[in-house]
Amino acid sequence: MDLRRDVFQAIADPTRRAILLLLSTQALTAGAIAANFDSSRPAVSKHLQILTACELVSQEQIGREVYYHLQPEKMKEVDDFIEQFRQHWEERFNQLDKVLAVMKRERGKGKK
Amino acid sequence: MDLRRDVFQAIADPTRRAILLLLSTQALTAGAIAANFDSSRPAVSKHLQILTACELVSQEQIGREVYYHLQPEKMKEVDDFIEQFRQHWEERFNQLDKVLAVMKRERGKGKK
DNA sequence: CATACTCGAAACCAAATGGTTACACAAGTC
DNA sequence: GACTTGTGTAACCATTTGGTTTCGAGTATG
Repeated sequence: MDLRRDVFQAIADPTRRAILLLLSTQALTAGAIAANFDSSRPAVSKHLQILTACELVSQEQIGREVYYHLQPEKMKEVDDFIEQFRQHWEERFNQLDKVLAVMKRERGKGKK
Repeated sequence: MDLRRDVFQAIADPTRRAILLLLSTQALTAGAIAANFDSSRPAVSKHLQILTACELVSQEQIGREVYYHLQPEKMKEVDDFIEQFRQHWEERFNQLDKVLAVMKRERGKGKK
């Protein structure tokens, strides 16, 4: 595995997104996480490796168990990206508002 | 090509993210987009195909040219996902604020 | 009509991805 | 010390991905 530490690549996989959501409420061990999925434990372990590599998740060893913690701050990288588009879709909303306002006026005229 | 219409998959590729940013200011033809990248035109064409399939981009044929338009609303799907984490990182900020506030108080006491 | 241009589609290829089974290793438990 | 348990790692495999070159279809332009 290449261990590409790219957040966008990391969240591209639906299983990894599910893991992140799982960890958003509580830290869990690798085994506990794997129990929530159909795929084998090593498969989940690999996903955790990828998530750890890109720092979306951190490890904490307690005895022989390894707890995985979510690092939500890292998600800001994605947020920064879509932020560049948020204004655009808000603009469109505003344009739609204008159109609706015009339609309303027109309808009002029609009624008269 | 599988034509998977998954927005997360679509923005996983850096070239595709660059294309989306390019189109955020203006609609462009396939050739004009390809001119901005090192890879060949067909490669870019494939990326556009993927972006079109998941509706991040729309096509408009004018004569023999095809203009690609950004559809920023589709990015909301990603926004909805990270929204679930935004509260978490904001929580952490608040906790940090509390810690800093306590430290400030403690320091004030020390001065006395 | 012939020619040039823009572009998508097909065929093909190397590399990356996601999965499995098998194994190794440290930490508790008897 | 022997045994079980929780994990990570290695080796391997099928599929997907991103790229290329080649071809064909449609649209101006002479």
